[in-house]
Amino acid sequence: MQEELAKSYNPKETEADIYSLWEKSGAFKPIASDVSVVPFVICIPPPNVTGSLHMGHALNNTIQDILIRRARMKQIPTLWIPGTDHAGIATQNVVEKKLAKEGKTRQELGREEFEKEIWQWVDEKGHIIIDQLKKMGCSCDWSRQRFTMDEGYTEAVKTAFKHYYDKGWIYQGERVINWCVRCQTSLSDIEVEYIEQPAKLYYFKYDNDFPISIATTRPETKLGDTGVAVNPKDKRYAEYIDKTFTVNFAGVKREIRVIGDRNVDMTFGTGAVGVTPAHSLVDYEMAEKNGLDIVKVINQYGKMTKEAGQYEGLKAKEAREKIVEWLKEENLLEKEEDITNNLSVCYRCNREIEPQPSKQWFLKMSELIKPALEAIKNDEIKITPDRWKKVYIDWMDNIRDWCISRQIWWGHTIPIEGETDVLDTWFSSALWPFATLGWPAGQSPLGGASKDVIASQQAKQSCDDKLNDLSYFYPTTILSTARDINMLWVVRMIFSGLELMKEKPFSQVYIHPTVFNKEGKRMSKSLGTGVDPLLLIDKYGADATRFGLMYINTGTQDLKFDEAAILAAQKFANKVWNIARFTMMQIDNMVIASNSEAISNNDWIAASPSASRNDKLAPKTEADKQILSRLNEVIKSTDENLDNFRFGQAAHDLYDFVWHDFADIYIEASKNQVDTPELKENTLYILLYTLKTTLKLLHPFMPFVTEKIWQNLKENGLVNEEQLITAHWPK
RNA sequence: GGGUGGCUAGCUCAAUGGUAGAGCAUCUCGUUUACAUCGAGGAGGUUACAGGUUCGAAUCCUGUGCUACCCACCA
Repeated sequence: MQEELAKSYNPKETEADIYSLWEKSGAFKPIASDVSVVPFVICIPPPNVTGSLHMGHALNNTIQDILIRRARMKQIPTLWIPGTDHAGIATQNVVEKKLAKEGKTRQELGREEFEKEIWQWVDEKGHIIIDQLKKMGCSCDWSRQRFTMDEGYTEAVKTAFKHYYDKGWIYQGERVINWCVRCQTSLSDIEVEYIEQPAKLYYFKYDNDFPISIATTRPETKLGDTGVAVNPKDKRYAEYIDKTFTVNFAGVKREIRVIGDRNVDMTFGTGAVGVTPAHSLVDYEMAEKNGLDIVKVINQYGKMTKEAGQYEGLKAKEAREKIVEWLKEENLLEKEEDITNNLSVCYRCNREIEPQPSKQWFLKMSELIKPALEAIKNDEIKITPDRWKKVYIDWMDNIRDWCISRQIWWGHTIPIEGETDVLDTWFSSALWPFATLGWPAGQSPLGGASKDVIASQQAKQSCDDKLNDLSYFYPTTILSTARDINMLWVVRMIFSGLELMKEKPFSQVYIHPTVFNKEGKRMSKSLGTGVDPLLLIDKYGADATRFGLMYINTGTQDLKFDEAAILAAQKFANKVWNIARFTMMQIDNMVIASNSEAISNNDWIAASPSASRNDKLAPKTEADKQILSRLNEVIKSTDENLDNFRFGQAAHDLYDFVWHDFADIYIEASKNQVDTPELKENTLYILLYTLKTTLKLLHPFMPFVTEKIWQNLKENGLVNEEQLITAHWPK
């Protein structure tokens, strides 16, 4: 006798139970029944350990879970490796904020205590994001979960560093770098962001005897000028090039040489640039070329140095005001102009960057980037959508050496004697696709043996100890990521993999759309423009959240998030539920009505459609023919769409098929057919077959409701396969 | 300054050079026991603009406008 299905689908009563059913059954672990089969592998982009789930995560992890679940149902050995990133500056900032609330600073605690404090924080809060991924339904192999600062990973980082060092690609140098005054650390070029904002452009001369006027938004830095650059073609200034003047600017005496530089824009300002080698990356390069002195007038705390004379000790902005006052008093200020300026800020704390000369570690890029560039150019690593290929190539063509040292306390300490600096977080993230699989230990045939790959007896005999994660699962299959970390992360994984593994880390990069809010603005917690996916899951269910996101994910265009899509998906989940309910009620009626032993056993109906059962699938009416033909079409289109990352199209096709072809047309027709004795059995069979196939196709998108229905079918003897998550994908 | 997208129904978005569609919203009708989280039907469009190619253009080409983002950082 059948258990009655509730009238509508209730996600809250379902999701946790279904998830633990999967976990307990070991369904998330790869099954390598035949190790000659190429596995399907995705490394999760590791969320920051401090993180909590946002819409970008929700979108990207739904995408990955769909690909993973489909591959698993195709019976391919499938692995999704999860983990978190220690996220150097971000995590340090979070814990510092927490300390600040307690009235403490990290300096008071000291480095060792502070690190302990962070580890404690990671232990307490690090699982939050992982739990949230589970709520989404992500079918990661949690037994392989990694952290970019766990023991093995630290080994990987050291090995990589040593490798580069031995190659002579790591060097230390005094350079002008991007310095965050708040975080008290250097940043790489791509960790600097720019904010457009109104600024004042001041036109003035250093003193009355200097022949050229300059223009600047930062008069306080002009205390450190040692040159003035003009365009060599500029007739106004040609006569001064290579001449040196002694100026007395706001009480500070300097030698200023006029230099010619083609990059100077003759139309901007006065066409002459005061060169401040110590506090501008561009000026530093000009100074190096021309042998100008480097004078540091602002220190690492953003305050004026002794070199700033009477302004010593003032904050840069205070000094700016005083200098403008002085210029006015001396009648040197010619003009103030309102302009829009790009202010450079730290990507972690949004505070103004203060370029500084500083001793840092760099990784030489010229050799490393070559094979990576080749791999992108010849499509060995394919990028989808392909318009990003050009962006990658342009960036790689113009790459600069990577500043890999950071002056923070949370991270991998640079392995060299006496070093207190740590490595850029992205140095360790760059190793993710192979470090997670056991590198460097996995390089030895016996090391890192993968104990929990569920291997068949036969496979065990044939490959035995040689089976290890690194050799079997590397290279991975697809990397799915947001576009804002293309350069920070993806390119660096590519050159790291090609150098250290001698093989690309993945064959496909899928760059998913960015989720904006309905106004087209970036979703941001601090701006209050975000939508919390956990609230959506709470309100509509995980399946609805997933399906709704995919329904509006056209694959190429950024999407403006509309909650209506999630609502529609919730109704859709309920529709699927009720299709199942209808089908089961019909079968139940038949069983009750029938005396046939075969039918009451349900044997005939439980079997998977196979050659021997094809007679049951013989379409007898126009409606029968139509639904089976449409079903075959949607099987085909779902596969094609997913092969090409067309998640939105796949969702639309499934939605239309289920709602209109299956429910509106076939189920309505079936109501008459089951009342016709000679059609009854056949109709029920087609109903059940269509339902089972539909559940399989929908499972990657809506894993919970489909599995729940499957379990109900199983209890009633209507399916053979234990779990939908591992059932055979339809062909 | 260089680059990449986008502009289609009230809103969010689809559409392989061949009758412009969906969801939500709206209107009419329906107490059909799978689902009212439903069903049947309607209305809603000079596809940003201007040219061009074509038998035929939302789609291809040229240009313009608006908009978003990326790279460079301009002092």
